[in-house]
Order: sequence, then structure tokens, then C-alpha cells
Amino acid sequence: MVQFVHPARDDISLEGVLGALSDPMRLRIVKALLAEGDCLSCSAAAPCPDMAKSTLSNHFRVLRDAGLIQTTKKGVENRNTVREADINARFPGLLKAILKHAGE
Amino acid sequence: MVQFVHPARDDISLEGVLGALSDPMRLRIVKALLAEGDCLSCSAAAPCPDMAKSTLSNHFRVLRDAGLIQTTKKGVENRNTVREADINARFPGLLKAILKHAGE
DNA sequence: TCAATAGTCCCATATTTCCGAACTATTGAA
DNA sequence: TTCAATAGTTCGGAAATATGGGACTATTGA
Repeated sequence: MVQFVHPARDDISLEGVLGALSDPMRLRIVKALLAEGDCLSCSAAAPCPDMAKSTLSNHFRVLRDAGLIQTTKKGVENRNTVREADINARFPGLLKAILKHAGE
Repeated sequence: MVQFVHPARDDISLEGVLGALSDPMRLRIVKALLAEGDCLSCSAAAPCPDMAKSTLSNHFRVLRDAGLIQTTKKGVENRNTVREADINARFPGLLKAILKHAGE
């Protein structure tokens, strides 16, 4: 019903990005998106199976609000992609530097 | 009275670092420490003058717990230094990538 | 010994996070 | 059409966390 709201490239803030990625679950979601061809539904990218749907939905909203991912509704599910180009244009090297160290 | 507790290098976590730096005030504190020769008292590194002492103290504790700074008591004040060597050893390139974009 | 200074600790309030439950929207049958 | 199933969102209350005021501690310098 809602068409998702994404910040413009120039409105992506460093604090927002860091805050979004400071949660282990969200870090895993972004990693999963990048690893799996960068287009996953919310549940397919879920960092752990026992997470409540509402919590998962909220994590995706945080990532979206921070400008890290783009979400589009495709049928009954959402397709999520990491906004790599935008993040890299705004903060060159940052995403790579963070994700290089992410995951156990 | 308390001798400050700092995590060992290997106990510094990525999420902890990102979480600590996801607050604009703490980001400014770290920037100030690095800019000013890396050894400032808490109040000298305060990101804005009207912040409550207790809040400022708490921000330093968060940075300390995350392993970002080292605090030693020197007379009546604290001397804080960024643990650059430890952070760089653990997450090469991360700190630089973040701080490059910090603070307009 | 006393006042001043720099921080810390404790507590109450305010904000955020988490999750269950109810709701919406889309698809694919019957 | 209608109905069930699926994927997410939204709402509300409980739990966790941040903020700041005030009292406290420790050190220095009169």
C-alpha cells in the first residue's frame, strides 16, 4: 500500500549509515543481500529464522531510511537491493571497509 | 577511583565500533581527539558546550567500552587518546574510511 | 583545611527496540 | 468470483537504552 520512501543520495548521512550497520542483524542482512546477487525478499534475507516478522520488517525500514537499501514491491514480496552506487558515491570506500570486517 | 576498564584489542568488535561512532556527538569527540594531538580531557573534547556532564561522561564510557579510546586519570582530569593502533590492527582501513567522511 | 575543578554514580524521565496480534495486499486456485 | 495462503506492515505494550539533574569522589592549589 505504501510505496516505500527512500532518501535521495545527498540525504544519506554518515551517522545514519553507521547507526544502521551497528546492529549485528542488519549487518548480516546487508551482507546477505550483497552475497546473494543483491536482490532478496525480506524473509529470504532474514539473519536468523526465529526473528519476529515485525522486527525483521523494522530492520528493513531502518536500512531503507538510512539509504542503504532500496525496496520495491514485486507481487506478494519485496525485492531489496543494496544501494551500492549511491553509498559509494557519497562515502567512497566506506561500505567496503565495513563489510570487509563483517561476519564472524 | 575506578581504574578504567578497556577491552583487549581482540575483544574490540565491529558492531561495537560502529555503534559507538553512530552517534554524532561521539563521532565529533573522536574527531576532536585525533585533530588535537590525540590527548584531551573529557570537557576539552566536548562536542558542544551545553551538554550535561553526566551525558558527556556516558559518551566517553561508550567509546571506552567499544575500545575506541583509552582513558587515564591524570591529576584532576582524564586524558583520552584514540586507540588508533589497536583499531587499525583489528580493522585495517576502517577508522580512516569513517573519519574521512565525518563532520562537514 | 577549604574551595574549586573534573568526572562519576544514581535515579527519574524520555526515547527507542522488540515482539505478538491484527491488518493489508497480492497471488493462485476452486 | 470467492477463498485461502503468503509476505509484509502497523499498532500497542513491555523491556532496554539514552538523557540530564543532583549528589558524590578525588585531586589540586591556595
